[in-house]
Amino acid sequence: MSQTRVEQKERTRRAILDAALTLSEDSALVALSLRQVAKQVGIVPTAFYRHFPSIEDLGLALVEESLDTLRALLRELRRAAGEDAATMIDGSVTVLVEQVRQDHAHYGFIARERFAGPAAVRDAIARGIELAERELATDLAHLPGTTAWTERDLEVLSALIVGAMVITAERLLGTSPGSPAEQRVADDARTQIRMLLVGARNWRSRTP
Amino acid sequence: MSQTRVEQKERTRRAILDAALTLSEDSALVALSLRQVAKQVGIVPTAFYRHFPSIEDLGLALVEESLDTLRALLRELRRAAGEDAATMIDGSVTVLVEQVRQDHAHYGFIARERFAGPAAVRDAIARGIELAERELATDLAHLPGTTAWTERDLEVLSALIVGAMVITAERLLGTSPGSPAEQRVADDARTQIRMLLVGARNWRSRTP
DNA sequence: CGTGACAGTGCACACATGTTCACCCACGTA
DNA sequence: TACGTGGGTGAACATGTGTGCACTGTCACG
Repeated sequence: MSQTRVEQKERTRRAILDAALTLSEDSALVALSLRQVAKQVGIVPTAFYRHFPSIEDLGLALVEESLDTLRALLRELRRAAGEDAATMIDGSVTVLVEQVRQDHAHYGFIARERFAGPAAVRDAIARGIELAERELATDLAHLPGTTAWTERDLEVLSALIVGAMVITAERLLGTSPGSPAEQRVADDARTQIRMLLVGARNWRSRTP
Repeated sequence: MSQTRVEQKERTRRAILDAALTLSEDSALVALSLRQVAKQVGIVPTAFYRHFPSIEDLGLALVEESLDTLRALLRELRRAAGEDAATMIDGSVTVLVEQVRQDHAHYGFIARERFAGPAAVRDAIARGIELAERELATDLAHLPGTTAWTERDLEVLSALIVGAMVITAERLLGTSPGSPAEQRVADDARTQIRMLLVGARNWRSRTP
């Protein structure tokens, strides 16, 4: 039990992160005061500094955490992927829906801070999305039927798909988990991806 | 010259709106203080109340204004539209780029407040986007080649296209007007829309 | 057993904020 | 020319904010 001390610190840190997530649920990070968070956690304001230098760093930590979750989602996506593009991307919608459902607060936080947050936070989110696009592009390149594609066209298609995913996630955030509305958004997303795939299959890159 | 009094009031109102737009450029509306705005405009804090009941109402007015601009964009889009879907949507990307370029601050504001803003503001933006989707859907229904389409599929396609437009606008906000980056985003958007159209042309709705 | 590290406390300060109120004084009207 | 409407003023308030400082108690290690 020589871990008790550091365990306790980690527990408070988690409590701070969770409190920030809860409190910023219907507002923005920038409107979050250090004192509110401290009160919610049950510590005195100054104790906050034992864990984070400022609210902005709190936000950054929160984003890193969210992006790890997102990264996990994408790994899960790739693990469940087969050779068939249709079932691969189709199934990934299911994964997305599940992830957003169970980490509602995290994804809500990302959506909110994507443009309204501090510069560091915005950059971190943008990098995460770009990374997803690049990874998808390389995955698409390995699929049959894309051999004649320009590299640029592959990137553009990836951006289109990831963009549709982002918008789907944002739509999901407006629905309550398990509701018919959620189901409808998911179905629509699947239809959209299928439309995209039909377009991709019939696409011929112009020779650059 | 019997208009001077009301003219002056309108001028101050504009100054307040512009100041709010400028000040919230790298932050969020919720982080905007009435006193900051007043100082920027050059009036005393209490004079603010002569024009708006609260900062939230200021934000709402700002969104209405932005949505009017957006509405104008869409009207322009439809005016320039021919029978050919390709040139219609292709050209609309050009219009979008121009609009975002010249009203950078307004669209930045919309992007920021879309999820981070007060509930009333968020709703107003969401309604604007939904309206755009519905209008596009009815326009698409009038185009040749979509006669066999389900109404639902038309809506889903519209949402996909408008979504791509939203994401394109967001990307444009990250580029400086007239830069090569802006050009690249615009080109990519056009490629994306073309891919979407290829998909749409080869799409057959399942009979419901 | 003793001791140092350190998460958490309590107080203090200097500001910034929203909102109120009574007060101007210039403009448009009568 | 006289008057009242109304945009703008300035002081005042209660409250909330970030942050510095000296402190305390307890856990883990030499």
